[in-house]
Amino acid sequence: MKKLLDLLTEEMQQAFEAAGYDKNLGKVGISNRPDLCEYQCNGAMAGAKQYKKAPIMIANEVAEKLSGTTVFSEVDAVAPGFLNLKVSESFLCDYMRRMSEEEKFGLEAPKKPKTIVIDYGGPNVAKPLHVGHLRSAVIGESIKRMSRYAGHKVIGDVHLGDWGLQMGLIISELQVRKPELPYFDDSYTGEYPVEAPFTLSELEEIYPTASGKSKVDEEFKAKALQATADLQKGKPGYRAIWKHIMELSIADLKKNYEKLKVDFDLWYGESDSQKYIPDMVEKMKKDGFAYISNGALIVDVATEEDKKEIPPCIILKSDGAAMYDTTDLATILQRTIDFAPDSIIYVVDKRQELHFEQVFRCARKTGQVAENTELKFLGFGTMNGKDGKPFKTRDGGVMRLSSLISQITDQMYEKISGNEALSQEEAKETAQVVALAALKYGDLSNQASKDYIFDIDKFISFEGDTGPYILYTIVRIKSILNKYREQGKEISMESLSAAQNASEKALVMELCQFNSMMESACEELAPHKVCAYIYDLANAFNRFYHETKILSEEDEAKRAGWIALLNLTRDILECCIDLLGFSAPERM
RNA sequence: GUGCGUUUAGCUCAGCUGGAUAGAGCGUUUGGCUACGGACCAAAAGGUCGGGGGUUCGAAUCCUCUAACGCACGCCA
Repeated sequence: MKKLLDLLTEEMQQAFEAAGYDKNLGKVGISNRPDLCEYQCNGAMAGAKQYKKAPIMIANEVAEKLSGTTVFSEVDAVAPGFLNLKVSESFLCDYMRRMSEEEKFGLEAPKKPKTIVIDYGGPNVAKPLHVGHLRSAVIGESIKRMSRYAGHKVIGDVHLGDWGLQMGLIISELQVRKPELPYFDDSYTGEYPVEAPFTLSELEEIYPTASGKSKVDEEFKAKALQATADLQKGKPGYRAIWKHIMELSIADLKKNYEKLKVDFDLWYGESDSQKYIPDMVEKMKKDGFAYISNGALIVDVATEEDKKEIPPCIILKSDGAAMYDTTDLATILQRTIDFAPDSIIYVVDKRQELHFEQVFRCARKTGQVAENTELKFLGFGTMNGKDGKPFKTRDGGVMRLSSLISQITDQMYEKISGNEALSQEEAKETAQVVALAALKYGDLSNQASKDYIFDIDKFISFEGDTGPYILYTIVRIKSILNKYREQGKEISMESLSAAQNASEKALVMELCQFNSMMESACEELAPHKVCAYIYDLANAFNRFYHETKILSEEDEAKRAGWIALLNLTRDILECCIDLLGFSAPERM
């Protein structure tokens, strides 16, 4: 259905036209002076020059044409030429009713649904998830849900880091520790063991050790590079080790992402694009795009308009191994073949922007992607500690995501266990739900592209612009609705009625903005707009709630109307938090 | 060095694509509790929107210069 602002604008445009002015001047916006009006139109001032007339005169003429309107309850022309508007309660109520009947509260489906691949998560196998993986998962998941809600076909791909040097490092370190294993015996021809020769926790220790060693030990690094190349060429023993690593890691990753309510449609990785690489490289050479420079095979992607120097894409290193440029290109090709997407969105640390700029250019230049496929880089900023520097543990190490989550959950449990109505078990479950909301809301309420300060105490607070505050508001509404049902009454949306006081009207206006907010949030891939909206909505509700005795209202129709209003508010809040990737408990 | 980003209240952040007196939260001060859940509500104090110049009826928002900070810049990912 049409957005409320568009309907108001249409009404205003007719008035401009009737008064003999350009109808495009009749754009209505939300008031920035709520003390004066609810909506405003500034077209009279914009038109003053064009018509060589004082803006207030134009405004007066337009206001006059609106004298019989049923849309506005008040139209004031004010110096120097503002048109101050109030919308009529009955018009607003009618809009709200229709909205409550529509499937997505009046959000229109796209004219042409798109197929969108979202690349997010990006964990490396053999490495535990750490806080650096949080934003990609949280933001990506939300954007996936929003885009799907908006009516597109969306495919979320975790895009594992499972093919680069880190695999070679692990293999080499393993060889140092357990050289007797059959994987390292080139003459071995039997079946490799089914059981992995290491546990997950060993694996998680092997990688950092090897990584550290490679920085000081040239010889070891050379071995790791060689192992990487051998793995990529398909050496059987190494492939067998790689399979062990994959099985252990993926099972663990799935468990961890599940805790975060992050769910991928595809568990593809860099290795899955491998089969496309040889032909892709050949074609790049044959078409004359790829050539040897300093021993490496590269494709130039710089153009004459560039202000800065753009380095070329390195397709194959001097030793013949693939780089992340290569796998990312092959992955684009793979996605093009598999899904023919209209759009591929990368939710990745913004420090990788140049890399993706190169890859996108190269993909276009060498034809790995259809011309009408949009390649979009959605870079997010760094999570910093209270000191403004990248978030670290107390001893300066990288914090594991699982420790971060359990830390927040524990703190939340401390708070919640004070509520005696909850059993210990319910308190524990509730703490998990609320902690996740605190964490995700704390992240998503900031603009994705900016760095932000990760402040646990702020995020888990029940006051202010936080996840728990939103949940608390929802729980409170649920509690009232339950009591109403306990009185043997049914909730009927038919009962929705025109607002009778200022705080109720403010709440209704906030509700009616849902579709327009959601449309722009989805278009701009901006979860923080959804956060800002539900915070405003929760505030509007709490103000209304505070000055309205709902259940003790004696007028049956009034009470039923308010209950319906609460029900709609609850539905919209829950819809929004679901798109953000968390949920509300029944009690807290 | 080059390019990109950031700079708004003591702190953390918004600011709907140019509108009136720049908004929230936290913190500070004050008022309101027999709870339809007070984990709330109401109010006060707090700003030369980094700085200069320009565009126009009108700029936090657009252009330009400048400063500070952050990030990236060919064989790791």
